[in-house]
Amino acid sequence: MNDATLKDVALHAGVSITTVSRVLHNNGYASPQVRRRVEIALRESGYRLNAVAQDLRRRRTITLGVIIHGGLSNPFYAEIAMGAEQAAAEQGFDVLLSNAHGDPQRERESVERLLTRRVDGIVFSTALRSDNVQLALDAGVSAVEVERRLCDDAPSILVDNYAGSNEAMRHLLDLGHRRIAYVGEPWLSPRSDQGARADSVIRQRFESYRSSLEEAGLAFDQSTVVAGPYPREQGGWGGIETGAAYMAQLLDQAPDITAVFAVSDILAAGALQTLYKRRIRVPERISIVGFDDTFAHYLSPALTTVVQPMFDMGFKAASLAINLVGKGRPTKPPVQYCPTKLVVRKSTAPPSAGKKQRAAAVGDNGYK
Amino acid sequence: MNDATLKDVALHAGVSITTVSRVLHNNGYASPQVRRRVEIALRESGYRLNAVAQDLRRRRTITLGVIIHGGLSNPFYAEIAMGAEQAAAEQGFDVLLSNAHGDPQRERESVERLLTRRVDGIVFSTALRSDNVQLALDAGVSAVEVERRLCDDAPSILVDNYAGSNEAMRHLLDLGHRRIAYVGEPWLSPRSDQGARADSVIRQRFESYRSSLEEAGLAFDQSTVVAGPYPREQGGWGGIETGAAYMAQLLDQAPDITAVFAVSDILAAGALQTLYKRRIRVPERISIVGFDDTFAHYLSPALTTVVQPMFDMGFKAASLAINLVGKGRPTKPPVQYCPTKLVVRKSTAPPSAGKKQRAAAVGDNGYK
DNA sequence: GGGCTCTTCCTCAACGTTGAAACTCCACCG
DNA sequence: CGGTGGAGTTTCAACGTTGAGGAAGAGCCC
Repeated sequence: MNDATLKDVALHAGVSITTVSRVLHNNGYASPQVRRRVEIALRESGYRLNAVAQDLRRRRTITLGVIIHGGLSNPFYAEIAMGAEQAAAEQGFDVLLSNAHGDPQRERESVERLLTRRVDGIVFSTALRSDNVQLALDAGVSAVEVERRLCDDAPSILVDNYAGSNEAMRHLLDLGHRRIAYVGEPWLSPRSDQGARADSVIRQRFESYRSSLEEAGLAFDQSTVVAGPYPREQGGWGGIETGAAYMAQLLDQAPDITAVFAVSDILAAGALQTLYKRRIRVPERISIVGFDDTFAHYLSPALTTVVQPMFDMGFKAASLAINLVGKGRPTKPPVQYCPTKLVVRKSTAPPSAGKKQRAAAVGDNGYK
Repeated sequence: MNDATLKDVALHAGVSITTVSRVLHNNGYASPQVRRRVEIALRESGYRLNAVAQDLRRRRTITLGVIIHGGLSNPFYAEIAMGAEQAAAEQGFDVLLSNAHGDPQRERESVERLLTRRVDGIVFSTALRSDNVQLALDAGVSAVEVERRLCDDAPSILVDNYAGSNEAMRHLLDLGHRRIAYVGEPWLSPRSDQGARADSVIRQRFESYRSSLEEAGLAFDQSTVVAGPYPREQGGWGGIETGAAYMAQLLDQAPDITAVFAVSDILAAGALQTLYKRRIRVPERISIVGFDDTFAHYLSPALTTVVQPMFDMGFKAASLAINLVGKGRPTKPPVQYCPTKLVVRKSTAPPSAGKKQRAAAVGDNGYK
């Protein structure tokens, strides 16, 4: 607890506090001799700058708040937070992390705490209520939303779910699939705040599925679609059990499908489990595409999926928030779409590829 | 930017600053009328406490630093951070997050930054060098290590890898397996800082594998063991490709094995991929147990694995750090072992269970 | 040598909060 | 009627840093 202050150092070096400060920050005049004396005194006293005092005086903490949505079951938010931390660190910002636990009320408390700490900006990943974002903006700190657009006054970093789904579907169509099932989530859940995937995000993926079929001149068939609402016994959530149950249902009601488009890796993983249990080979008999690229790489077979650049999104959001510090509320808050990318692995192939699996291994990231 | 201060509120209410402060914190005297007047003034001015000024004055930020090891490829560290955040939040602490990117030098910078911010404590998850921990202790802040014990002067939250591995092995042995392979990582990597699993942690798991065999009266057979050093072409790291390659190697050199104990879920996932490719059924032909329980639940078949209570560990570490704030360097720093738990899912069964898979589904967490 | 510019350093007043100490009422008591 | 004891409130000096403004001294020109 040897908290040497500037005063101590100044006394030690026989100069004034200001001089020490100037030597520290390398601005203003200081003769070589004085500079040396001060530097020695700094070292000897084990001085460490006190950012708290500095922040108070400068009326500016160099700190970014990051509010994550939940982060427990899904690496999604953690990854965004990592990206934000990275961007912040590169710009010399520290990161205050707060978890909203998927609860708007707790999100509000998080915002309040961060404002009390006088952060310069806040990254919402993912915002639960727009007035929480407003609260931050009203307090004069910059705020950026990630993944979901809730508040019209804040810039957003979004994903082009439409293009991403379309790419996945085109991949399957190009391989020759004609009966492609959709494994989704309901987008009008009773509690729209419970899962990050609710509302617009999933809706876009579904719309894209539908229109991709139309583009290819294929009829939309309701029997190839399974998408909540989830039975309570399955946790009422789009978890892996749901994916497994959906796949079983699909095999019953549309046994002629040759491919499945799942709106998340978790659902895809569930589907894979059902297929494994029933000894139906992927991709020889059925191809599967997922969405997110969280753990797709680890599945058997390695899952072809649509990569969401979560890290980049967090990175961009933090960069933007930092850029906007002190600029006031942007008149026309920018909305930035992050590109998705299809990563083809081992779970997709032409239909009925037969015994010799001619894998559609373009840009394969799987094992060799 | 309506930063109303105590002074503004005091002016507004026609009282002194101190009175406002007292009303705010509910200590000291204040007549009902004054109290009401102040409360109204507080509301009308939109006053928000300034934690920076408070921290300076009190010489105590209510903030905990959390340094994570890497967090990118492995949800391990993210989960620890989440646990720490939770504990901190429950005690009214804020969390400053910093990423060491697996680099001791950057870890040091993280510590310096946190100390400059005058955090009250630091959680190392996972510490890379003991002198970084020392640095924190020397500055008078409490420091706790998670997963690895590096610094003798700091308390540690560890995992009983020995017991965990033993439980996994006993599970396989109880099922009747006699030829059990080991898929591991080298514990004396040239750069011991590159993977969190290096050194003691993995060594303990291996020793436990070996002694478990002995306990069961089985001979240790070198041909059933694959464990680095990793070929450079596989990234030089215990990733999924490594697991896949090891499994292929095992099938060659010890084709009679009926079970595999992998020291991480990632390696187990790689093994599963190889088995899937070769159409070898799990668990009918070969059983697999993993370690960590990060994404084991999502694999096909759902992986039986040893749960590491990462969240709890983060939670305990943060609680301990907060408890130790201001207590100085503990004379006998506590070392706490967190219990692991075997979760039996779908990847283990008695050897040659035959066509009807009689799953050893005790306490199954897999899908129904 | 007086005025001028430069360099080099110091003084002082903040930043917003807190707690000890002091001050003002006012009631009550001897 | 002076003194005592609170209750209720204010004053003041910190906490450690910064930046504006000013002062002292040196060198230079006319």
